[in-house]
Amino acid sequence: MISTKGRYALRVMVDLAQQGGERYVPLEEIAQRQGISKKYLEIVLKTLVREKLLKGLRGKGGGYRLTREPGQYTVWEVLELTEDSMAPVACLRCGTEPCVRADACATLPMWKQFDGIVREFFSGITVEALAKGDGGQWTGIGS
Amino acid sequence: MISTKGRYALRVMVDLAQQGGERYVPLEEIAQRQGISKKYLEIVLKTLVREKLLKGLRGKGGGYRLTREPGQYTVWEVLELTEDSMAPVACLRCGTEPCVRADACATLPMWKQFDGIVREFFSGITVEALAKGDGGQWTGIGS
DNA sequence: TTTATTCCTATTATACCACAAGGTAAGAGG
DNA sequence: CCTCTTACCTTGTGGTATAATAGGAATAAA
Repeated sequence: MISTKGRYALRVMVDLAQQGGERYVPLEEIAQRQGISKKYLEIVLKTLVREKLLKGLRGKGGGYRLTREPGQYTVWEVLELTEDSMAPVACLRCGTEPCVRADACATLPMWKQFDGIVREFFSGITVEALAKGDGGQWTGIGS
Repeated sequence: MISTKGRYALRVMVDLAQQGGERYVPLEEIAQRQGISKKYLEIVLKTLVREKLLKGLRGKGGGYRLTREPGQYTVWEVLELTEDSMAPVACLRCGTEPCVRADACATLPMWKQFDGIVREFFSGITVEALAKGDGGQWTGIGS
């Protein structure tokens, strides 16, 4: 299950996309508009800044803004950076030493295929599409 | 992410399918073959018995066996019963009161579509297919 | 009646989730 | 220079889920 971290991150990205993208939007404003705890959002946004998806500016008139055009962010990218792991099963997490029964495992090919489908799905949706209300229009791999 | 509960359950189902399905297979044997803690498997199997996916028989010569043909179980069914929730996000869990910002939520349609894809994927694979090594042969919705 | 096995009721250790508190650094305006 | 505003940093906290373990009771076959 996708945790609030990834979901909140996505909502913030969409929020910022809808705000136009020129000005720096303070956290306070985002938190209020989205109805999310300000203190918790802080943690989420820290990650997005570290990963260069957002630019943060301190001081009066500061806040956060996108570093690219909304169409240049895929949902997959946002989720992968904020979620601890997007792997469907523990043995596919990157950094895990390969399972000793990998060869004999009857379920591993299924998990691998599933992993690919998830990646394809979320890679096919951009923040811009969500901001414009085009979420849920994915028509399949190769479309 | 799918927890060990669902994964172990699936591996047990496949194991039993591969054993033929006539005799009662003791937990000890399954646990050893699969390399999973016996005591923990017990908990997992309790669910499968309660949900009638397996039949348990106590006493000497007892153990577990499938209640149907392996081709009659879908992976989705097994995962849904053993995993707490297969919903990708909290607001889609069954039993959750609808989110107040559901109408305004830019991401909800995407989550709903994803949920459907996951369901289709795992519903299209049977325990029999996994047991025969046909996991990972899913060719898309409508195939 | 003995033995093998499932079934039942706890308890534990660990980790993660969602969030809160309080302070520090940096940038803008007076 | 002073102050205000804002992002950034460190730490703590209650709750819940995970992945087990422990010890026994019920049941069925030999």
